[in-house]
Amino acid sequence: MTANLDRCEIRSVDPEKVELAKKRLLDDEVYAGLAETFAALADSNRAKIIYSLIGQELCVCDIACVVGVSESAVSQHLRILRTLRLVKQRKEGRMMYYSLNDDHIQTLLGVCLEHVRHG
Amino acid sequence: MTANLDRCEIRSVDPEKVELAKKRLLDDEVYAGLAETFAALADSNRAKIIYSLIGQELCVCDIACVVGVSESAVSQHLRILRTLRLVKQRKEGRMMYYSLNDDHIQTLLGVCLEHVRHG
DNA sequence: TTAATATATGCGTATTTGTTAAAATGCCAC
DNA sequence: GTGGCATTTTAACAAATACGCATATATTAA
Repeated sequence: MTANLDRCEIRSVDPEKVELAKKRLLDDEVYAGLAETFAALADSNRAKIIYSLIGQELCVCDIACVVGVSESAVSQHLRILRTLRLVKQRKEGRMMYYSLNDDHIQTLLGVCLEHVRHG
Repeated sequence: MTANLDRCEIRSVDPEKVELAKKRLLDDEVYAGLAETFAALADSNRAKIIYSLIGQELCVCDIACVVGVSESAVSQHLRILRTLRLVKQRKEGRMMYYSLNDDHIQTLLGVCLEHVRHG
């Protein structure tokens, strides 16, 4: 929307701040990536899945059991989390064990949990 | 889905782990809150808004200018972020200045950014 | 009145989760 | 090996709903 930009340059209250902020901006793909990752966490069941995986690995079947949804649904949730590298998998026989991919995830969940609980 | 639960108790591979994980589970509202908060971050423009607010406060007009969307759209995004206490506002005359509510937000964005960039 | 922001409403689109069924994959008995 | 069973994954489909934005109107302050 170039119209807005034009209008904005006129209307901006503090052009210096605006210029500075614009320079600091990252590539658009980065925000898209951030949004995509946050979106993967923006589901109750997926949040619950991740929470269940803190400190232990679980197979699909047991995750379904803990969270209380069908195995198919769990598998599809896990695919989303896997695609964004939030969880990793380990195959053992016909079982697939899932665990958190790294500490980022636990931190994200922990910080957000803190925010949700106490302002 | 009680049907799944029944089936699950039979099918669970490691009942002890499952029991343990179930006990550790939080109230459902917590996961809903987590999901809601993450959902607020799960939008490119909102992520960009938050990123713009790191280290400085900006008025609605300037945010619109930086991010490149209409002021109305920005205002609506800000309402979402405000509702979830991700940003706070300060009124000065007829201007409304927004800033990050606390360090949680910056941490969330920072950790997620790290994850998006390097695995 | 005008400026700055907020809210209401509507629209078109897109996305979402979950179910069912089928398909891979691996194990085991025989 | 073959057949059968268990575990997980994928595909296709449905319904619902959620989303972001624009337009217009309302609020609040100068």
